[in-house]
Amino acid sequence: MKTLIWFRGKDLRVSDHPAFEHATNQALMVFVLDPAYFTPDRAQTRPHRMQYLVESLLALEQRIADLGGKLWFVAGRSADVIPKLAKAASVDQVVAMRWAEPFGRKRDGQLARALEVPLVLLEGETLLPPGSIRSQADTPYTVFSPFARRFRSQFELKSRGVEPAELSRVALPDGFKSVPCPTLGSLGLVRNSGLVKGGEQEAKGRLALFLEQSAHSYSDLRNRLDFSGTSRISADLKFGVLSVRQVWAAVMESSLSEAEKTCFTNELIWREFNYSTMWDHPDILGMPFKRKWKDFPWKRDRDLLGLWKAGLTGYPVVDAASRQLLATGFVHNRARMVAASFLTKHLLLDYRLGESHYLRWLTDGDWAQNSMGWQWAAGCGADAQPWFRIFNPVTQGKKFDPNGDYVRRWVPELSGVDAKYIHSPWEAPQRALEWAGVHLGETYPEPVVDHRQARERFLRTAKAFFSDQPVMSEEGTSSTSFGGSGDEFPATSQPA
DNA sequence: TTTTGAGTTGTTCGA
DNA sequence: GTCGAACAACTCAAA
Repeated sequence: MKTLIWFRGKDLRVSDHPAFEHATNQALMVFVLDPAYFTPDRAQTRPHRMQYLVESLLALEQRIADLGGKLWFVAGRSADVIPKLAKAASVDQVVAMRWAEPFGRKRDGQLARALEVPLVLLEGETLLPPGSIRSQADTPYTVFSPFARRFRSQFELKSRGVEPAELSRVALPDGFKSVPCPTLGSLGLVRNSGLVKGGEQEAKGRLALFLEQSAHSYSDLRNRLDFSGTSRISADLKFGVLSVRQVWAAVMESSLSEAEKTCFTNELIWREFNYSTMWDHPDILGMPFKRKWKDFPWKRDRDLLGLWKAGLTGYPVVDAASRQLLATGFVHNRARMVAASFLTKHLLLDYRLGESHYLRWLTDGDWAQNSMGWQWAAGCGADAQPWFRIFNPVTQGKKFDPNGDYVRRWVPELSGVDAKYIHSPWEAPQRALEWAGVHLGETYPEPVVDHRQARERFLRTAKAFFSDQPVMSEEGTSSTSFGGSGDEFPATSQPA
């Protein structure tokens, strides 16, 4: 049985890649470089993920070569390249890992029809196939906790998957031109050393280090902005450089306490929940999960959005998050929540404005995870709590960055401010600010909104909207109906 | 069908 | 500084 293994950006690994369970070792292995993504112009629009992707592709090419195989890179649109390649190579099947995204499903449907041989889509992105966890009423869960209980009762890790001992080099058929694996230079990118490094060995090292060290106090430290208490494997999971099954297995085989295992695997179950929810409700990538929110009067003030993106809102933790995102492609989970809460609740901006900004800049930017995270923060996501949960950015800072080290790292103009005032510099005595070299309104902004007023405005707006009263907000309403975040969604094949 | 317990991550107020 | 209750009464999922 001759097989074409089609790698495609969410499965950039050799260990526990489902294709190697399925295919003979006489497999032609290909990655298609779609010019819609692999050009300097396009790479500039998402440089962090491109850097990680390029590093992971180079590592994958090397790893396959070390095992005696060959990963070919072919330029073109996969909808054209894959059917032609399958035919020219006379394969009996094309094997790929399934994507759960609606545009991926659409693409795969089209490809399956264009192919003369079967397109075999393999599970592997999630622990259980999305859509397989159901309530007693056979409906998808809409809140996390019952989903997680059901997941734990159903899921049992049966296998850690295969690790091929050797691969064989299968030639590209005549008429196809192989191109080199893209490099940062070929895409016009300069390496950003602040980003998490791509590649299977790097990712495995990251996981191992986490399990040896901070995982032992994960439940305590995971919320701290000023410690590296989290695993940092989000990009590895997004690109499939680590398989979630291997992560689960590594956690379970580790020496962590049962409580810590449960705490960490809960995060993996959140990932399952988000994919599953997207599978059942593909339109959540552009629409609120809770339909009642469809016409919520979010604003689209470009100036406010610009201040938030640049980290100039005057709320130190919020600003630190924005700057960490641009500099490193990563934001601490709690900082993401505070930043998202601020954009939606304090600034009343449409959550999709923040969502698409994060999707552009996050190295781990994944459609389902990002969208569901933003919707949870905005209040329109899969959450049973009522809509009046509003983070206080000062309280959050004091609680989870007590010494202000996170703020000092990312908002250096405040680095001289005493911990007592660093999360609310406008409350500091004038002398303390002068001593720290801070001139509010000059070296660092005054708060762009007053917390108390902004909080009350959101509550008022939400209350009015949900009681079906006409909403009259100060600056006029703009009932937004986005058709999805548009250009952030690739219509074709390759990872963004 | 109705009822009941519970829901990732909160904030504010007042004792 | 710490603690418990109030916030405003929401919905889901299972019994």
